[in-house]
Amino acid sequence: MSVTQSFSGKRTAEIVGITYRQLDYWARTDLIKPSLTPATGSGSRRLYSYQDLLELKVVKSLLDAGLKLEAVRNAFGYLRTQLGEDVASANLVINGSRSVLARSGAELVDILQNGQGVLNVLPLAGVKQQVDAAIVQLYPTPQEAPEQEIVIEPSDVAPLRSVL
Amino acid sequence: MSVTQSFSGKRTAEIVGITYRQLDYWARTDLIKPSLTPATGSGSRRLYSYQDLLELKVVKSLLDAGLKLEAVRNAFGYLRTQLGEDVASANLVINGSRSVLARSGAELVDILQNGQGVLNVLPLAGVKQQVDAAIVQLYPTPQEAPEQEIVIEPSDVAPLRSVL
DNA sequence: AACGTTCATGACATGTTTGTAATTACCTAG
DNA sequence: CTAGGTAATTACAAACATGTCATGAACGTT
Repeated sequence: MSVTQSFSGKRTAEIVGITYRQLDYWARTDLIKPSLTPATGSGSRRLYSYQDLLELKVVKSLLDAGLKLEAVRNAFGYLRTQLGEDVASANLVINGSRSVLARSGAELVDILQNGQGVLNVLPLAGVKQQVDAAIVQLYPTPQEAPEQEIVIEPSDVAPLRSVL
Repeated sequence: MSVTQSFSGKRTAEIVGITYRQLDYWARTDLIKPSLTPATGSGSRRLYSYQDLLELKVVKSLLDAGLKLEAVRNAFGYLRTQLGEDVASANLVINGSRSVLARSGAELVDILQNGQGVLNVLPLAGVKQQVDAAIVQLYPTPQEAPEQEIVIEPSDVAPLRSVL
């Protein structure tokens, strides 16, 4: 019944491409906590969901782009309030402290022209793609395959389930 | 003959909207040094050009957007290698460590779709606009007016001279 | 030429994010 | 049930960007 794949802290870090220390720090400071199993004291183990991986990868991407962790925090706080939408191949657009999802290029250009200052744009499609690729490469079909959803749709617009 | 307006360190900081400490730090660490008169020891005075103001404002904008100073440094290093173009109402696009200038919305969308990860977009038109506004507001026509180029073209696409 | 103001500089303090290393708890195998 | 390995915790260190403060040099004015 548990369709959800679970990932340990270490694996999560490897898949997402961050250090364990970062994963740990982010969990402690409430940026992204493991949604399956939180840490319960020394020696306990965190368990991350596939969803978590995607979010973490978004964070990682933003960091790579030179964003300050604080800015990422703001973006996520704001973004979490509008989850649940259909985010197919949407683009995450961060305008200072606000975040929006732009679905088409047109919408994006529109946002750009009306917005003041800098806009940070992240195509979400690529995020899923990268996470999936990392999973199969690092952990090729664990021990369960016929039921899981670890399959990757190469380049086409794979719809991210419940957002993000 | 000197058509170029000059700005002291303090004024520069005020106009651009940064602290003097930042201006100082950036100058010392070679991010943006005063192109008119560099510091020559204690008691000397830095003199910034209008060009400098624009660049500084770009930095400020990027910082406000949550970019790390290091990322800004990269962007500028790369950007400086392609100055001298016609940058009318272009958009500065930072793709990780690379920077490009997108002239139209179409070009922008194109860059977006081909680029991996996050893109940081900054419409340059707004930058000039803001700097000019700050100048007139803080220092309404110093004591020389008939010759200087402190005039502002309100909202239209004012072409930034030699880029940026 | 003296003086007060301005400004570059240097020393120091701070917060944030991460690395490293040591410690401790959990889990599975024997 | 015990041993070992793995992973989470904790404590410490370090880098970066900036604020604060004190110092002294240069500028402009009288």
